[in-house]
Amino acid sequence: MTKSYTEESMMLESQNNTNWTDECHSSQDEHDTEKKNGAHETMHKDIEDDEDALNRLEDDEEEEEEEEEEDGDDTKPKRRGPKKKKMTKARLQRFKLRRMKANARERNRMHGLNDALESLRKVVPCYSKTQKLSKIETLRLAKNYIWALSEILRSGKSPDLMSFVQALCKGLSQPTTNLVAGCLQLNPRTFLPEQSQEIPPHMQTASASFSAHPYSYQTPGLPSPPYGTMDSSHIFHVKPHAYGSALEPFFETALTDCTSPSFDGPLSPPLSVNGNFSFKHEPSSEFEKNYAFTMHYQAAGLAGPQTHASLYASSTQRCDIPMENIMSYDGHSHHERVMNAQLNAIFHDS
DNA sequence: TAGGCCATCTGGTCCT
DNA sequence: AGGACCAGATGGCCTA
Repeated sequence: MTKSYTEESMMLESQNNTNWTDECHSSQDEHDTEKKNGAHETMHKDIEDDEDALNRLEDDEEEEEEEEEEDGDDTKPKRRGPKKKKMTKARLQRFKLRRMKANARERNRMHGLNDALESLRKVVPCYSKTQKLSKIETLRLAKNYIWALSEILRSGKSPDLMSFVQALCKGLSQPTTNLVAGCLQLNPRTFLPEQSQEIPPHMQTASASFSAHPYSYQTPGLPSPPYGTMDSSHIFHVKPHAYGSALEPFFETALTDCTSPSFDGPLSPPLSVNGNFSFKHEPSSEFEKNYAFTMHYQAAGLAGPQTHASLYASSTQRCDIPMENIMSYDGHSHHERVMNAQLNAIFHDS
C-alpha cells in the first residue's frame, strides 16, 4: 500500500470516524448478541448489510467517475514529478469500498479462525459451553495434550496419572486449571492419602483410572451430576497442582520450568509428518533422550497414596476447587468419545 | 480501577 | 490488482 493510501486513510478516519466507529460498534454488538443466541443469523444480516452498502458505493462511484471528468481544475499551477493523484470523491469512495471489502474479508477470516478454535475446544480434554477456555489456554492445552498422548503412544507405556496431568496442565493458568478440574468434577483433595486409601491400588494407575467407573474418584462431599460427567478423557485434566511439583514424573521434562507461563520449550510431539505420527522407540537424538520417558509409575515408588501425598504436602499453592463454582461439563462430541475409546485401548494394552 | 480477553479496523507484506 | 495473512491499535466487556 502506498503512502497516498495512508494519507487517504487518515483523511477518511477524520472525516468518517463516527460512521466507521458506529459500524464497528453495531457489528460488535450484533456479534455479542449472536454469541448469546448461538445463531449466525445476525452475522449473515451483517454481511448482507455490508453487501448492500458496497453496492450503493459502487453505484455512487460510477456517478462520481463522471463528475470527476468534469471537475478538471486548470487554475492551479502544474507540478513536476510524478503526478500525485487527487483525492477526489470517487477515489475516496473507491478506497472506502476497498476497505469495506477488506474488513468484511478480515471479519470472515477471523470468524473462521474462531470456528476452528471452537472445534479445537471441543476435542481438548476440557470443554464447557458455559465457561470457554480462552484462545491462548485452548492452544496451550491442546499442545500439551498432543504432546502427552504422543509420548504415550511412543513409549507404549502407561503414564503415572499425576505426571500425565501435570504435563497436560503445564503452563496453564490457575483459573484454567480449576476449570479443567471442574470439568472433571474432581477435587484435587481426592488424591490426598485419606481419600486415596479408599482407592484400590490398581485404581491408582492411569490405566486403571481409565477403566474405572467415572465416579470412582469422587470425594464423598462432592456434588453429583449435573456438575459433570467423567469419561476417560477427563481424567487427563485433573490438575491438583501443575507447577513445580517435587514429583518425579512420567513426563519428567514436561514439568521443568512450569512456573513460567510463557514457557514454550521443546514440548512438541516426537514427530509429525504430513499428519502422521511416527514414533521411535529408541531416542535417536539428544532431544529425544531428554524428552523420553524416564521412568514408570511403579519403578520409582511414585505411584500410590504416598506419591500423591507428597505432591500435595509440598504444594504451597494448593488447588482447592470450590465445587459450587465448578462449571458443568457439557458433553463431548462423538469424535471425542471415539478418541476416548481409543485411549482406553491404549492404556489397557500397555 | 486495572488487567485480561475479545472483536474489529487498519496498513503492510506476500502471493497468485 | 486483489486476496490472504499478519500484527498493531483501539475500544468494549467482564472480573477480581
